[in-house]
Amino acid sequence: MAATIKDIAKKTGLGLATISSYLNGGNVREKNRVKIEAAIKELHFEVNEVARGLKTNKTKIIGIIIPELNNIFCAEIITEVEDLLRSHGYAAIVCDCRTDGKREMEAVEFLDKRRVDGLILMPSGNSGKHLRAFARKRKPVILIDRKLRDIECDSVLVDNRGAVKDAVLRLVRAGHERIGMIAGPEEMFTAEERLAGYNEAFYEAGIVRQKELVVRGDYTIAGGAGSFRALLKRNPDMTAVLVSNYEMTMGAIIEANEMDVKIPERLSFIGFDNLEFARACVPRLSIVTQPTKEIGRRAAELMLKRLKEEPSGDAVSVKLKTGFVEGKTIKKR
Amino acid sequence: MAATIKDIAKKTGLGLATISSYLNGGNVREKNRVKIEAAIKELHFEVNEVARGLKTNKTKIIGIIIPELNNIFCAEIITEVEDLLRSHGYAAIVCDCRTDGKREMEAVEFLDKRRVDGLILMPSGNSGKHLRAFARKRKPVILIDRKLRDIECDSVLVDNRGAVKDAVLRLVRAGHERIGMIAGPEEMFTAEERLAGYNEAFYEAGIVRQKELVVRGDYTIAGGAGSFRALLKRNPDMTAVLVSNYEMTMGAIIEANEMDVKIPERLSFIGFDNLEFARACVPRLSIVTQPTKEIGRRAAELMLKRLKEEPSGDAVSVKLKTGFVEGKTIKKR
DNA sequence: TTGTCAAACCGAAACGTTTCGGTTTTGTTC
DNA sequence: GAACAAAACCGAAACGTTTCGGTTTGACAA
Repeated sequence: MAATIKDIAKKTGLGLATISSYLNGGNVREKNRVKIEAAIKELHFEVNEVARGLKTNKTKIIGIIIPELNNIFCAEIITEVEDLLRSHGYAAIVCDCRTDGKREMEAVEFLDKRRVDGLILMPSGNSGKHLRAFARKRKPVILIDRKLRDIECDSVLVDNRGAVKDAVLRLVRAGHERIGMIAGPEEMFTAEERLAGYNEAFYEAGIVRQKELVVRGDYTIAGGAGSFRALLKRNPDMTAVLVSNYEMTMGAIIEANEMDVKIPERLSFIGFDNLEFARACVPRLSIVTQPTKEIGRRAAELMLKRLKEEPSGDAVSVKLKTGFVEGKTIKKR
Repeated sequence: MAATIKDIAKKTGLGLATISSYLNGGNVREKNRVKIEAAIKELHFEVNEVARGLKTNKTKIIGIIIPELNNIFCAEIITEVEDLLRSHGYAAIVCDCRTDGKREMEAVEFLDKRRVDGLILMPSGNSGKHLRAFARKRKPVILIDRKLRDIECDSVLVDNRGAVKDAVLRLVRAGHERIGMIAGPEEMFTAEERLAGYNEAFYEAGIVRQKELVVRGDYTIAGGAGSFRALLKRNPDMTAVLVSNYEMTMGAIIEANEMDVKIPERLSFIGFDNLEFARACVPRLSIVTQPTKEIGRRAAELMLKRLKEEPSGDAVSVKLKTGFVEGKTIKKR
């Protein structure tokens, strides 16, 4: 049905190799160029990237695996990655694995069979066993936001520990001591880092840390709401709280509204991530922000760099700074 | 490097066709099955989907083109689509075209060259010229959320007109007459539908419609904020407002906070789309909701159906009902 | 044991490119 | 216009599958 390079060759009277050369930016005599272009237009020819992929052993497709597409943090990153990749001729196959290790493993296999040229991955778990087979082919793997225990690969991370430490110290400086934290799931890289930041802040401020001030949520809206309620019930004397991702921030705000907990009069509050949401709250939320665009850009750039160079030995790790946007939810006491 | 079907054939002493048959679910003698499976495991064989795609002329890849990945409405739909497609063995290449007609055109070409088996598209403009070449190959194209003027294809839509009409009538029943609307961009299918619903409601209620009560935003947060301010300035006597998408709803709320406009005391308010956001506001927003999951599911199902049947003549159009979630932002007067 | 028939098996050819090694053409210099 | 180098051109082979049409095998009945 669709025209092939052979049809173009026949139509123009030129050889296969010449057409191929033209298509790949090689030099061709002016009159032949004209002929080829005319034939291409007439026959509606378009390179078959599948055939090309088979021959060159390069699909120009990058696999992207994320825990939840339906999550602004991820979506913002992916948007940037996809844009950059495509502007360099790479397609992105996106696999949402619902924060599920098994699905993630399947996604890796799925993409491997399709012979993607590289993998960008925001892992759900913290083991990298499922990446072994892929990495063995010396194709680039780039981790976003989280590190993996048992495999060495490039990564683009954020200074979560420093971010939370800084945020907690702000609360301390505002006179708070009973500062609660809604942390993320155990074993999760970013969650542990953020919790470590919280602990470091206490240490640095010389305040004795109390275990009951930390509760673990599951990074969901419902989880944030539940954790908020539990935390407040367990610590009626708590004066400030830090919530460690966007979904839980939203959940906590919803719950605070429902429980009629006045922020910041009754409770100072620091949330995470979504600037727009923070601005839409009354009063405006103080939040820790992450440079999503930059994460995406750096990941894509790193991938493109890896794709053009020889597979090399050692892994690169980029670590980006977070931001803090002052709202009106921290009250001096 | 990687093992091929030939290696398996050699290792097992069987023929190419037998291995291929096995891989595609054909029957094979028990002892051969065992041999093949052993060889596959030993050589780490995995089907090369690229080669398969070339031979079968089917890539098992679906192209998805959307105006903004970084937009919950889109992201929720895509999540569902991707999930369903992948569970049927189809990969999804996602192209975000930033609500830009030119980028959209390029994306179609890009995907066409890659020989995707079908296209799911939420169009930015309302012409379908750029789809002609693709559709001519009798490959399925499914439109989401918006229709196209000059091309006939399957679509999954939402009853936007009815949704807005219903919402406005709620305000009327609560005693409002000076009801403003922040509509979407001109020429945009959903925007026009929603505006039509607004007009219909006035007609049905027998209220004379006043032009200055409608202002057009651009479906962004900033646009929502600006439009809200402009609308309120132009109509100091307005008692209720309907904002016609999520981003603008958020923008309007931000602006209302900034301007210290009390909702619903000073102004009744109906927003759009994001239920979680609505719940996080004080007081809870009343909103029109769209069945994103179902949109995604229906689109994917329709695609899968089209992929397995013979290309047929007439287009199917699914139209889904919206919802309304009561909050506390409509005040009786 | 032989005959029969379906099930299982087989290899060559094809899908649409790129690439290799070699041939022809072109333009330049004397 | 002969000699030469460089540029342009050429077709066959290969990438890893599936499929076609034909051959072999095995189970069972006679």
